[in-house]
Amino acid sequence: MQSMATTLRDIANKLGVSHVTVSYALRNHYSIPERTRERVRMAALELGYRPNSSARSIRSGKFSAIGVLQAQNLAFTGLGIWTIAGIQEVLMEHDLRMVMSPVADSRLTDTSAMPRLLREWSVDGLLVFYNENAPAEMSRLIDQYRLPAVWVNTRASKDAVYIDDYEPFKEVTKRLLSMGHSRILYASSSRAYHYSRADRRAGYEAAMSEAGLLPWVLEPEFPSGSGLLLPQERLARARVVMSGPRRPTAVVTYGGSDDIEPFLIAAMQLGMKVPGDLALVGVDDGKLDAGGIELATLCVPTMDVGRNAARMLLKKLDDDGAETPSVVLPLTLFTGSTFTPPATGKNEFSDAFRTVI
Amino acid sequence: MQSMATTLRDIANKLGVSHVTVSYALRNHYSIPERTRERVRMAALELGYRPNSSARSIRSGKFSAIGVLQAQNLAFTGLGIWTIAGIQEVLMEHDLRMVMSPVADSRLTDTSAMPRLLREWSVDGLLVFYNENAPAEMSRLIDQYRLPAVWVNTRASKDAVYIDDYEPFKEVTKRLLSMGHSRILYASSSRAYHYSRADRRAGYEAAMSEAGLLPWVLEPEFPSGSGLLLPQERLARARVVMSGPRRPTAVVTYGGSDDIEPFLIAAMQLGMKVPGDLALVGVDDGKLDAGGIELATLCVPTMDVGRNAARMLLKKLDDDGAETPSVVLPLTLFTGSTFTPPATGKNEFSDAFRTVI
DNA sequence: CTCGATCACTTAACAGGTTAAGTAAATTAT
DNA sequence: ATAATTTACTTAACCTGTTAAGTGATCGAG
Repeated sequence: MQSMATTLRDIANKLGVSHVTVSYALRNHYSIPERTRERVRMAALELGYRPNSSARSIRSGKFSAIGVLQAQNLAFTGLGIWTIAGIQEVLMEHDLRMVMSPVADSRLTDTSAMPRLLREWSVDGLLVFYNENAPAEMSRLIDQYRLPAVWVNTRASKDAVYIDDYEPFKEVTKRLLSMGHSRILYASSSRAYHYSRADRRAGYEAAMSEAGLLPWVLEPEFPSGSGLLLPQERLARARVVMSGPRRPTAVVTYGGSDDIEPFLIAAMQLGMKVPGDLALVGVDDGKLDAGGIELATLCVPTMDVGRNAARMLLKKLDDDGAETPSVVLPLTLFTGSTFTPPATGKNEFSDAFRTVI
Repeated sequence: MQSMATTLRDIANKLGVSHVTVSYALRNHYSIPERTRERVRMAALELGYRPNSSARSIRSGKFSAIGVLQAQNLAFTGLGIWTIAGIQEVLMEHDLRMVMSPVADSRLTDTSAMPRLLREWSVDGLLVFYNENAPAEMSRLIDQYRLPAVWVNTRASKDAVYIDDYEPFKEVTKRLLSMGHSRILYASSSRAYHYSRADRRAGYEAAMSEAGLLPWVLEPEFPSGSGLLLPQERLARARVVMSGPRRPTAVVTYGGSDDIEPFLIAAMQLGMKVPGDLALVGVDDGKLDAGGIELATLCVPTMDVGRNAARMLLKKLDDDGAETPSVVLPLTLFTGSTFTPPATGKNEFSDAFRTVI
């Protein structure tokens, strides 16, 4: 198959010229007259010639490719396909290929498989998706092979692009407070192994504390349990909370539909109107909506993360791999229809309490 | 950067041997004694040597890479990231790299950009994600450059992996009918440019017709309008249907949450109980759930699509690009909690009608 | 009519690896 | 003790495309 691929020499033989002439002709070198160029082009087309980029790379010393290294399936990273799209957009502008790591379903905690990949990938630089806080070993490996790398969605003061979760969560909680809410619940049901889990909660808690309120947090226990609630468990949990005498007037969740919708459904099942009787805020890479009800959303600019990471890497490649200050992107609030004041105009004084299920 | 990359010669010079010795040593050739191998390995590690796969490719005539060509952003294909995961799984087993096309946000109807990609990519074969029915021009281009290719999610009798939508939709509708439903609504709100749009509806309609019932279809008009309903429009539409005197007892939708949840919300807002008063069936690559209510789902085996496509391509590469019969995968039904008989035990005779909003 | 320039090429060398063929020294067989 | 073999390498050639440095033929200028 590949052994019968057409080369410059094949075209040259067919036309009775040297392969160098063909090379120059295809690149419109001034020394080749238009007549010849045309003959060469025709022959190339006829023979289905594809230039061998390996041969090119070998001289230029560049691969014209960057690698995307996933530490786990992208569906679990909270960024995913739109980040890839952002990367692709930038790479397209610069005529670079994207090589993806062959990581499939499972979390690749086993860095022992990495060395081979890093060694044999033939890319000019790396974009590394890594969710944990301390990629020390990974970092060491990358350094060892002298590959310029940018961390995507990973906290680091240098060479990283990530999201600020703390401030937006603090801010949105403050805004709910200033609207008159006091019984604001923070809930999570996800297994996300990501620093955002701590930061989002901390942002919420800071706003509550500053307002003199006790935070009210619903979070599956980590890491003893599976860290993952089943759909029915999520709904049951929400129903318990929503049917109590002092139910929340607002719910802010760590995640998207999975986290926030149980509260919507529970509220409706209990005869509440949403929007109206309950404020809801979730997180997603787009505008959350539950069956047409547009939920207030802290939007993650996933595509921008990709774009920024790709641009940062290209800059590093130009600058011979010099360190770059990290880029931190904010979440932006889409108010939807569920960013509402508490139903009762009365702002009851803090009776929030803290629960962990 | 790249120009200072360590080569076999660098290692050879350092050790005072020829680069060939180093080459053999690193590949544990029998003629190199263990002592030397070890010295070479140490030096390689120390110098951060990475073998240049371009140089390898150039001799072997293989790139050890396959290309994934997206005609549009994967988020729009109805397959997406899990299909990629399936592909990665298989490629990892065979030690192949995956090169992705630099297609970002917009639909690439413009095939004029393709030739360059196809020519200069340096992959051994292609997996082509293409949603439309007639990839004639694309096909011609791929043929021209003699690249073995497998079509993903595209109908073709040869060299394709795709989903059978018609039969599962017919079957699920039949099952609803046999449970006593007669007012079964088929609804779509999506812009999906995909053959599945026609097939799913056709499967539904066939079952209805065979039962002597008029199909009842709610579908945004194509292609005159934007082909996309806003969230509020979806809910409003569902509310209109659900508040009519002869509301459906079951709703089957083309898509996932966006399509099906408006009916759940509308029903609840109108005081109906779900599950119980309304059967709901949607489509997704996993089990649909709306806030903890597990919706009946026709599950798309997206990861299997990826796995099958990758395996098919590998087989083609082995067989010198010979044609392979297509693989058709079925949707499987997860009944969840909304695959229920009509609330009234009474099976009213067909009064279904047909509407297009 | 000759000299220099221009044209349209060709030859040579190179990049980093793989593979085949060759070689000197050490070891074993007879 | 000498021939045959094994060991541990080296040299040469090759893969495909790029680039620099020729080269012979044609052309225009003086």
